[in-house]
Amino acid sequence: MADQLSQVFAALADPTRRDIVARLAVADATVGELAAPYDVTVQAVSKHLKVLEGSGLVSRSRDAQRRPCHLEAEVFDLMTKWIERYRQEAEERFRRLDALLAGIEAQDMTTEPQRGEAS
Amino acid sequence: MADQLSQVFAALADPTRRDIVARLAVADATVGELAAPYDVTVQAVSKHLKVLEGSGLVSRSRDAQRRPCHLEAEVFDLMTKWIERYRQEAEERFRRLDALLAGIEAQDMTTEPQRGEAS
DNA sequence: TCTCTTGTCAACCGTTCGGTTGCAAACAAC
DNA sequence: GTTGTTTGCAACCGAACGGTTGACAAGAGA
Repeated sequence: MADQLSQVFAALADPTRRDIVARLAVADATVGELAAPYDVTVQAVSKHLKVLEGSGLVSRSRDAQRRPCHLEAEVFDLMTKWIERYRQEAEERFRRLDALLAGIEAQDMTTEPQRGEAS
Repeated sequence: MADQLSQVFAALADPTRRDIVARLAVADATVGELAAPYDVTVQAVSKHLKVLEGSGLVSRSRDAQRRPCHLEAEVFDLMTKWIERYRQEAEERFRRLDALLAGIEAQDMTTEPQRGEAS
């Protein structure tokens, strides 16, 4: 089985599953309730829920023959942590590049005439 | 073609592609450089890069026959915005539920003896 | 020129994915 | 009991995915 990060990203790569997550953020719901708005079979939605459950984004309890679905929002942290790490790394690098360019520009101004101007 | 959000999530659902993004956060690189650490063909990595490019996460320039890859970190915002929205919604709902339960508990304490204690 | 490097494109292969249908289990309600 | 509702499971189908091989284009350099 794939690592959880891969599973969470894969789970959210499908618009129907993102919509399910969006609705579960508002309130818990059963499979049938979740399936109602879409024009696919309940079984298809059940499969989507299994994917979401496998990723840890959704948990399910038991109420007679009903299986209420609940959003587990903590899993979001997994993604945001990964994203933030590399966003910061990229931004840090961008800042360094910026400083480097500023340095070169400053050096150019002292050692040679600017390009594109009267030469 | 799928919406960009789906494409970005799908792109990051693959460990190899996440690793490529991680390395591009440190420095731009060519296809060959990116492919070197993995034991897959250069063609496979080229395909991964096409997926990343399609999602907007990576852009490519031209240097003779080389194609340097550059990380476009702004696309991360798309994801974090989506995630934050529903995380907040879920947390808000959790707070309301918490308040509701606290209210019920307070009411119980004034109207009937606590369960599990001396009856 | 001829050669080597870098990268893409096209075709193919096996697996996974999102959907379907059909069937059965579990349970409520009559 | 029987009936109806909710859900899960297995099999199947077509499309997409991740990988391969092979051929080819574009440049650098002898």
